[in-house]
Order: sequence, then C-alpha cells, then structure tokens
Amino acid sequence: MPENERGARARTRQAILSAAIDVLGQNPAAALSEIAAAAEVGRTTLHRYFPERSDLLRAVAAEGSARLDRATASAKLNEGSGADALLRLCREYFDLGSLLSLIFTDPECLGGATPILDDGCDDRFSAMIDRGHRDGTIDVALPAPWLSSLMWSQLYAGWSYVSHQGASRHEVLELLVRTVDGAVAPRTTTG
Amino acid sequence: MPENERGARARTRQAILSAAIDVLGQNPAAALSEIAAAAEVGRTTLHRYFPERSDLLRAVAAEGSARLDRATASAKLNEGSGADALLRLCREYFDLGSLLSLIFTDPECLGGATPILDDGCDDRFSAMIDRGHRDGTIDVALPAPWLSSLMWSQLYAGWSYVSHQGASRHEVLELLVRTVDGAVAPRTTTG
DNA sequence: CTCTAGTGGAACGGAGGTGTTCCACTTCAG
DNA sequence: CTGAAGTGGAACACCTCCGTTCCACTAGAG
Repeated sequence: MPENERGARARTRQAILSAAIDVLGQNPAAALSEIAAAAEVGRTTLHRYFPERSDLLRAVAAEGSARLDRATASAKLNEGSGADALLRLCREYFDLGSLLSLIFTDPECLGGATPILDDGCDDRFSAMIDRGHRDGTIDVALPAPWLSSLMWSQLYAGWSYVSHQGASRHEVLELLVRTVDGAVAPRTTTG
Repeated sequence: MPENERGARARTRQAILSAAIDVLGQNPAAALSEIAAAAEVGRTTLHRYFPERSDLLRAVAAEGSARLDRATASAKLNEGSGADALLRLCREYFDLGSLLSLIFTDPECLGGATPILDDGCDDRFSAMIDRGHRDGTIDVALPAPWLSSLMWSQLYAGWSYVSHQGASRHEVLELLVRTVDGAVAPRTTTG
C-alpha cells in the first residue's frame, strides 16, 4: 500500500475500497467485476491497484479496521458511566454504515481485528462493561462477551433496517439506543 | 418432492437436507461437494436427489419454512400477555439451531416466507406485539417490524455464541431472554 | 446364487470467475 | 505537437464448480 499516492491514483484506490466494502457487505462472494462496476472502474484498473483478490481483501481489512478504531476512539469508552459509554459506542458504530454489514456477514474479513464473537473481546470494551457492572448501570448478570454480541447484532439489525427498508437513520438509531439501553439496565423487579 | 419415499431414500434425502441447512448457514455460497461431504454422501448421489442446485435450494426453503411454522405454532402467540408470547417465541425459535444462521445470513433463501426485515412482518407477530402494546407489557415506542429485527438479530447472536464458542445452550438462552425482556419492557423512568 | 436398489468414483463438456497481456483512448504538462 | 499517466476493452489460459454419463461396488430380497 504505497503511502505516497496523490491525486487521481489515491482517489481511484479509495473509490475501489469503498465500493468493495459496500458490495462485499451485501455479498461476501461477489465477483471482482461487480466491485469494479460499483466503483465505476474497469476490471483492468482494479487489477492494477490490487493484483489479486487477496490483495484487495487485505486492503479492505486494513481500511475497515482503521474506520473501526477511529469510531472506537471517538466514543471515549473510559468517560461517564458504563452504560453511557456503551450507548455512545453504539452511536459511533452506527455511523460505520455499510461496513457494519461487512463486519457482520464476514467476521473473518478483518483478520486479527475481528470485533465480533471474540472470546475475550476487546480489552477496552471489557473494561467499560466492568465499570458499568460496578457503577450499577449495567446488569451484572450480563457478561461482556454477550453484550458485545448483543451490541453488534443490534447494530446490524438497525443498519439493515435503514438500508433495506427506507427507514430514517435517526429514527432507527433512537430505537436501537432505546432497546440496547433497556436490555443492559439492571432489573427493577426480581425475576 | 415425492411424498411416497420410504426407508433408505427418505433417510438419505433428509440427511442431505439437514447437511445443506448446516453448511449453507455457515456459507451461503458453499459448493455442492461440501454439502455432499457434510451429508456423508457422494456428489453423484446428491445430484440424484436434487438434479440442480436450485432444486436443492427449493427443498431447503420448504424444509426451513416447515420447521419455522412448527416452531411458531408451538409458541401459541395468542395466549398470555404480549411480552410473554414474544419470549415464548424466542425460546421456540432458539431451538431451530443452525437454521437460524441460514435464515439470518441468507434471508432470501426462504423465498416468500422470509421472516426477517419484512416491511409488514408476519400478521400473527404484529397482532402479538399490538396486544403487548395494549396490555402494557411491551414498550409502545417500539413498532412491530423493529421488534422482529431485534428478535432475529438476537437469536442469531445467541446461536453464534453457542456454536462458535463453547457456550451452554441453556445459559445463552437465559441471557437472550433476559436481554429481550429488558429491551421490550416499558420504561419505568421517563427519558 | 440372481436380481434389484442404492450408492460412489471417474471423467467429460460447459459456464463463470480470475489473472494476465496487449492495445487504443483520453487528459494534461511541456 | 509530443510524451507520459491513467484508464478501459478485448482476448487468452487457467481454475473451480456444475451437471451429466457411465461403470463398479455393496446390501438385501427372492
């Protein structure tokens, strides 16, 4: 991945990467010709930037991980109550858009940085949940890995809801935050 | 689909169908040879029962729909409070096992009987949610289609949790019910 | 034993995706 | 104009999967 690309080359490379995220999110087995078409680029050009399919997948993984890290950083997981931080994280991740589909339908694609279904999920995430358990904003019966699963599955459901149906982004985000909030809150009645 | 199959033929056909549900759930683009191998059957035999891939997919759709309908019937959606019925439905659907993966990763596969992301989702489901809204057991801010999305995404998350990691089926089911219950319950505090 | 049902392996042609090469086109700088 | 950069199309060999055919094998019924 040449760092020194400028102008047209950098723009074309980025267009291909974004198209790849969109198309592979819809169908992880998509043909390269589909990705090229989505990027409004010839298949020849695609091969010029990413000689083999695996090269493209690697670049997609890098781009996806970068976007994910940026979103995680924006959420400032170590500020406020545990539950507040979790909801902030949902809001940030929701902005990842079609990348959510890719992460969810092809969890392996991000390589080592797979956020979903990691047994010992992300350290920052676990720390946030632990804080929530201690400060009483997150139900102690719900362990961190399960909450990770929960969050990701709802993010994917929300994004599908927006993209496949014509639902409003804001409306769906509020529904999502409401349900996640309710799901993690400690029970008021014992049952 | 010959109704009159008995003994060996019926057994082989069923083995192929179950294997197809498992394998296609993991990877909707799986090759027929993989499905045959999973069913411990030669590729020739598979073609004998399902001449073309589309024939197999149709049969999988029929089998999946049948299992889904049976589970829905078992949940007796029109009994008890709305929330209770929803949780019963979750418990029944959770038993669908690997079929959950298939339904979730390839929503089109069930054809007309697609339960996920249907704009006007299942009538019985909507009626149940409406009842919950009226009897005060389901948050009125949460519309039926969103609750359908919510339920399916959590079912998939739960099933992945069980199958990809070694989690206990019962434990995960209880976590799932707890979070769904919390998500749909009307809020106690206004916010 | 013989006959049959059910099966699996080998092999083939066809279709589609992949990776490569070559050439023509456009755009822009000099 | 000339040359270089960037691009797209056409064609090719290669591979995998698919659908088919043919033949050999096994198990059970008679």
